[in-house]
Amino acid sequence: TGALVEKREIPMYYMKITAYADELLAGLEALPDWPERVKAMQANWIGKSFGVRFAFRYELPADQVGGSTPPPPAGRGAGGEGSVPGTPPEKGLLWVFTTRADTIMGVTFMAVAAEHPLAAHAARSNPQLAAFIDECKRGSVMEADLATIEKKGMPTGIFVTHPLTGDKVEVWVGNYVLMGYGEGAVMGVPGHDERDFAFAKKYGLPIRQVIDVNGQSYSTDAWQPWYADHGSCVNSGKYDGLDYDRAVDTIAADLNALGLGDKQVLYRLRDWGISRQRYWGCPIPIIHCDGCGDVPVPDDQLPVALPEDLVPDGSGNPLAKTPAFVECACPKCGKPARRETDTMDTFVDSSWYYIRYACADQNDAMVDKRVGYWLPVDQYIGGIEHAILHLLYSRFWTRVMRDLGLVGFDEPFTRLLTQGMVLNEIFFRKTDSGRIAYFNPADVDVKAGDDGARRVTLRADGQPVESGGIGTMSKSKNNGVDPQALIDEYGADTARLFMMFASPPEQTLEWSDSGVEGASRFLKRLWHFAHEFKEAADAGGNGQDAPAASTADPQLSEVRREIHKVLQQADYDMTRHQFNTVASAAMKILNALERAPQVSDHARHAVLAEGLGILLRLLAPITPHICHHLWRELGYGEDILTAAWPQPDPQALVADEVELVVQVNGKRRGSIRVPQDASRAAIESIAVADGAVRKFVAGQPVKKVVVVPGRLVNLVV
RNA sequence: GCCGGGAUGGCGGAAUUGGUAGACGCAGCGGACUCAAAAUCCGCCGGUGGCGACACCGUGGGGGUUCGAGUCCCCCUCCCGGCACCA
Repeated sequence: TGALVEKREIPMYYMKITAYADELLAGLEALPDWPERVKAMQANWIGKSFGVRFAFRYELPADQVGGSTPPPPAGRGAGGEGSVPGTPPEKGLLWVFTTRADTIMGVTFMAVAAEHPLAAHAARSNPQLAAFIDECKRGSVMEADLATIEKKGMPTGIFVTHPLTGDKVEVWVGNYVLMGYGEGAVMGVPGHDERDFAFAKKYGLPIRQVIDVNGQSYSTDAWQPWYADHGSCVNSGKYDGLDYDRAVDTIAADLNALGLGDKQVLYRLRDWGISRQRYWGCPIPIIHCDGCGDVPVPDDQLPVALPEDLVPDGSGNPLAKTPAFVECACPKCGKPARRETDTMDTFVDSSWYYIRYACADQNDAMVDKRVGYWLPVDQYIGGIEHAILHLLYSRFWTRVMRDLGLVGFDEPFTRLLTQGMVLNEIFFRKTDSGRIAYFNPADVDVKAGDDGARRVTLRADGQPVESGGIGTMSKSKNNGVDPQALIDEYGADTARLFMMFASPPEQTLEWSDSGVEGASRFLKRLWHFAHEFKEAADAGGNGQDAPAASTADPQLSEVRREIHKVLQQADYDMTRHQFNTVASAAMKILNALERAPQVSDHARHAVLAEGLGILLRLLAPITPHICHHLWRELGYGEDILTAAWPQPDPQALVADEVELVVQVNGKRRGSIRVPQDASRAAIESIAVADGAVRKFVAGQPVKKVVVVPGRLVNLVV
């Protein structure tokens, strides 16, 4: 994996996921059975953008190059060169990336990240700037925080030369510029970028309009959203009049001719830092030797085992404080050396555990041939919170294993179902020491007090607890629900039915156990109905043959039609994983069977036997225990798992007459019954003749008639 | 802030492609059975007006497209998930 893991700066190890950015993006198209929302999130996360990478020249006068501080290391792709005192003035290139090269003539300042070499350089002779840079570096690196912080900046006193105008432009340090994206430097075009506009207003920098959109009038007083739209160049010299595409092409060509840049594709995706300063996780198998450098732990010493006798004290990485773990011999020279104490992000393990499942007993290799039989995973199910990170890392990891010849497929998960989160109320108390203690909802009583206000107390001591609102069930908030309580009281099948019936799995759900009674009631009804049916039946008569098509009783035919209609819908719902309506279909079928007319003959028996057989098979995936038992007890077969999935009988679905809703001007005004094969003209005349309808037509001429076969007639007057 | 998703009766939810809004269930109300209760069974159950027939309103808010919008388009509000060291 040497080519795939890269060590950067001092403590971080990275996976080079960016090397697969394009393939990971393109691969989404080969996943038709993944939810669109997950693919959209991944595509945006990878964030492929087309733009221009180009450079501003700068020369640093010798008097700005001072001190004995060693030059900063060049950042990734950054053009800043180290200073060498005593040589002629510094020459360097400040590289930037932009998706809006058409606005290049509107550049009025430059902004670099606090970590940028140019910032470090300027800070050496400017303590105020050094303090600002420190402040920026201390701030959060989380994107969500960066996006909401106040945009601040400070000038460096360094000027760079605009490659096309030759103008001098001052370089600022901005707390909103990310070193990890692009070049760690951006061009400031306040005329057409909202963030730059605010920055320029705040620090009194010039704002220039260089894009015109349909001749709208431009003012530097306030930002207008259209300022960021594509348009045509103005106030841009030779580029005036060019539209976005032509301006970008021309400007990129000009920069290229100057040797100062060209078009470039950039990804938002960053490499994956896997170092963690934690005890749990896989140790990174590297030994640091003063003489030999960083040496991989030899195969015969793997795996590096975590010590099992240390007690974390809550500060720092406990491994680093365990000499028995750290101190070791260099595998190359045998001299004393230090073992790496960083462990891997747990996402590393979760990226391939499912592959290892196929050959968990394989002790001589990572995987073996059995992987080819079992993988890729046909149906993966996981929470929507994994839409990006886990699922993207797994797709990356699979490709790495493929390129190493370990697996023969690109994508780990063929079909994906992402559950919505289950939410529950959070209860807590602040302890004397100021920490927060969370209490499980099962241990809390919620009652209405005498004044009607809600009173929440801990059952153990009767004292109040506070509510922290509704949130995702989590270990840290202790607001999960153990289904065991439901299982103890109602049985596992009732617990399953209740949960499947509550909502479709992809949807967010606020937990409540009200309604579990209904699930229990339904299963009892099913049980009793099945046993009554069995007792009434002649011994040994319960086949699952379809009833004779000539079911004479029209009421029985209606029952059968209802059952097959419900089955048709449930069959579709099953394919789209809408299990709550499959459960509902089972209830509808039982309702229909209970309503079946009490005519005691073979036809009735056949309809009930068929309907019950359909019901049991529909319900078996949801409540396997009771369905398996009844299937066998009623003589349908030995094992419901081997039974075929029920199919609707097209014959049963045919009705002689259909009911059509009649609308006047789109409002429901009545309904009519027409023969199943009635012509459009016949339907129209029946509809117009309907009493309720006539009232609303009230003699007005009918301008238009819309007939939706099998559904409705709409008369437009 | 950015990306993705959501909002429908007292509650969970249904309505595949625009075509009867509220299926199915919970809770509630009324009734049967019972000495009584539980269990079970039957009926009612979006809002307003009306004795009623019925009418009008109604799918987070505002606008639009359409014969017809919960569904499509534009704008807005609130809620949930993710934002790279919780995993």
